[in-house]
Amino acid sequence: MGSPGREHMGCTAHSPLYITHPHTNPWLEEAEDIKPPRGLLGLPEVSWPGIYVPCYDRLAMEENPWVLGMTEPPALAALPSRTPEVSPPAPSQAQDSSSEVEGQVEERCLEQVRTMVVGEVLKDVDTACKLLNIVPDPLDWSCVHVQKWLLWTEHLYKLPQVSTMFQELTGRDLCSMTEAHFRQHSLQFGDVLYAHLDIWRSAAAMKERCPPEDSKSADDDSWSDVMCNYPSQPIHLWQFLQELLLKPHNYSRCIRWLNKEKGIFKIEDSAHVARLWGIRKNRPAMNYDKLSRSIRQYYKKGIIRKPDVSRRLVYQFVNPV
DNA sequence: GATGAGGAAGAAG
DNA sequence: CTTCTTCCTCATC
Repeated sequence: MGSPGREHMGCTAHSPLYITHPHTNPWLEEAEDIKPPRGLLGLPEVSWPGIYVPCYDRLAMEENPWVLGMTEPPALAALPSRTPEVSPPAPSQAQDSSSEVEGQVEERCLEQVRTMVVGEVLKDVDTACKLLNIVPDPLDWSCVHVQKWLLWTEHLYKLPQVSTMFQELTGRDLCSMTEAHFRQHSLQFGDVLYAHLDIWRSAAAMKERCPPEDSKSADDDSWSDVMCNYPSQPIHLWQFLQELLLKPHNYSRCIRWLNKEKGIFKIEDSAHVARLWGIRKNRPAMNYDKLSRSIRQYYKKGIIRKPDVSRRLVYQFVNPV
């Protein structure tokens, strides 16, 4: 059978133009009725030398795989306030020394939170890099990388289409833009994009300053891994699925192991997994129907099969990791 | 309606 | 040639 519906597209579905064209970008259809986050920069910020972090609970949006694994909002909520109006008063000299101790405890506490947040930021940038197949430093992004990052940011913050407003820009172009420039491109969401880019730039700057050992997290993620991976070979679907499965912290809501030893996994949110795969492959029209067809191609190849007891959305790697 | 299986054709590398 | 992607029909849950 032919594919009569394919010729209607004005340009090839594989060209970058396709994903950025306002009338042919299926990513953007869903976003229309979604209320985007507003005034990211208007919220209290936590900042310290070397890294700027906008209020994180703002980033921890529901249904957001990348952010789901990020710093818990309470971490910042628990941050001791340093403003005089909420600090306990010090009416006597005797209390001064205890305030000093409190101050030191506070400082240590702050340092711990700082370290934790920085670690989380680096880890999450790392995860996004793998997902999008882009390098972590925005300065090194090509136009295609920029578009991928923009699509990702749209997805992350549920923004309406903004990528179309930043066409033909490289990462270096993007980094040279001020917040005002961002607002010129997108009056409503320029600040969100600017803040998000700033996180990435800060993360890249942090990484440059710190030796890899210092910021290596306890799990298998590391910046050097990412650097070694890029530019990487085109990823296979089964590899991508394994990537997601290896990060239950981030993706267990959409895909998880039922029996890791046997390689049996379940796709919990088929639309979400398909969307992630689409982002990774730059295929905005990806859906579970197509993704599952690709999975079924693996039956013959002996890479993936249905488990002995077949269940909906449950598959099994023939050779478990 | 969502999912599953698989045929067919085409794109991309 | 391989690996999807896209579209399709039919079956099953």
